[in-house]
Amino acid sequence: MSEATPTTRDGSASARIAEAVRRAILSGEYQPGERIVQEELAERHGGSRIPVREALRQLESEGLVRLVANTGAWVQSLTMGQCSEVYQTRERLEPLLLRHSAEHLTDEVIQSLDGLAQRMENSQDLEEFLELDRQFHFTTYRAEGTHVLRDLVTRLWNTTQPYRRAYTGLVDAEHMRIFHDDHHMLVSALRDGDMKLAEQIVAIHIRRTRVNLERHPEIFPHTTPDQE
Amino acid sequence: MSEATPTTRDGSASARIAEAVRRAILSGEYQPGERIVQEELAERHGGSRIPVREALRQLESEGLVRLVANTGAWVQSLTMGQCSEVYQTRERLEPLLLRHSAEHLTDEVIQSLDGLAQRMENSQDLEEFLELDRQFHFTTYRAEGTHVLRDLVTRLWNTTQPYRRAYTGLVDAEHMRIFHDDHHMLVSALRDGDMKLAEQIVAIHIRRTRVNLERHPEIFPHTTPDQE
DNA sequence: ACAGGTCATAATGGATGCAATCAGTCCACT
DNA sequence: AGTGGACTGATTGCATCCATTATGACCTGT
Repeated sequence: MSEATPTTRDGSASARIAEAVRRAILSGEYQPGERIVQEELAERHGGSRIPVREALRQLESEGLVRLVANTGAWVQSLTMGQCSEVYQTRERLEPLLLRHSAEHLTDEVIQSLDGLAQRMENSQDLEEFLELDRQFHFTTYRAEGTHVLRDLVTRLWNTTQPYRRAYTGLVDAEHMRIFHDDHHMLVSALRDGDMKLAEQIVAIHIRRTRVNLERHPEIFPHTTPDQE
Repeated sequence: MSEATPTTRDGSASARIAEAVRRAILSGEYQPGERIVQEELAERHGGSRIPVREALRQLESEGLVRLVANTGAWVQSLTMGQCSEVYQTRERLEPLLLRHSAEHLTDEVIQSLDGLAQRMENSQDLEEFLELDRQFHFTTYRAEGTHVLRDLVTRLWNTTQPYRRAYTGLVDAEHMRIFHDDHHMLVSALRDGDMKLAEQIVAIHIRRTRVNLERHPEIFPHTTPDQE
């Protein structure tokens, strides 16, 4: 947005554009199903369409964008089934990632987790809430040297972010209470060094969210039957 | 062999080139750490560098290629730790994928699994063996409508293929016997409809392979310490 | 009025050409 | 002889231009 500087200096333009579009999708600025026009992006970033196209290819591989040859690009939209699949995948992977992170969860880190959980309870803004939630969980995923798994989990979060946003907007007080309790229980388990319990809590937390999501099919527009 | 590609269905040049390079990496024609020159690829496919660059971006996102700005592209090489990580991920995901595939595993499919397992035991050629192994497992991953998880697993297989090749080349007769037994046990469990057991077998099968891989650090050259 | 077909517009896909950057080599200097 | 720096060849990054394709409007015919 404020990146109007036409510097050819730092990293490549395609990387910058990919980053910008990714952020726009995650922030809700672009919504699932929305058309992405190459030239518009090129103009916005002060370049030609070449780096834009490379960025879109990359985002397609990340699952954030859908490309159709000779036709165009759209922000990827998921069916409820696909979204559920991602959550089932997360349910299996994030406990594993948490386990690998165990040794890096110092008292200091756990302290900041406590702070994040508190701020979430006080948060009134949807976007802030989503950001805090993400920060909270990824703070527990500190595994160093293991980039593969964390990058994978990051992508899974990214592709489902629009639906997490939509769902969070209409969750009731009771479920929100449970949501926060999960977080506090997770912090307690980590503080006690009970990783076995911590893994279970994460898995249940993700599963609970998935089940709740599946109760809101209205979040997933069934407009595009052919989704590849 | 035609089922192993997660690419889009369009026939654009960049998709074709990505497919070709992917296949070259999986077949061992390109080896980890090997330099990839854009112009060479462009010439080989009778085009310009533009689609080549898009293909490389895509392959980078898939974890098969490593790009460095203004410098070049290399076939991605993994450390033993990263490879192990992928196997741990597979150990969690493939049982889940298998479970989702249960309803599609008809008698006919199980019959073909039996055939594949047999052909593997008789196979003397390394490349054929690898291909049959891949076909065997992906034949069990028939989940329809669930493309997310299967594509993910496909990518995990792809990124570790070179090391699977290197390892398979120096496995002894005893381990090979166990390897085949796993396959036969899996077919039996599927034939009995005992999905719980089948999931366990797959998990153990993957774990066993990982542990064996970790006994062969010589497969992983430690030449590139800075791996992003 | 509706169905079918034709054409114009717009957006994408790709080729060529030029500027920027990196790697290796050679040379000067200590 | 070893070290540091400039130069050159090679390669990547990007912009401009042209070809191709899809989409939607318009028109014609029934």
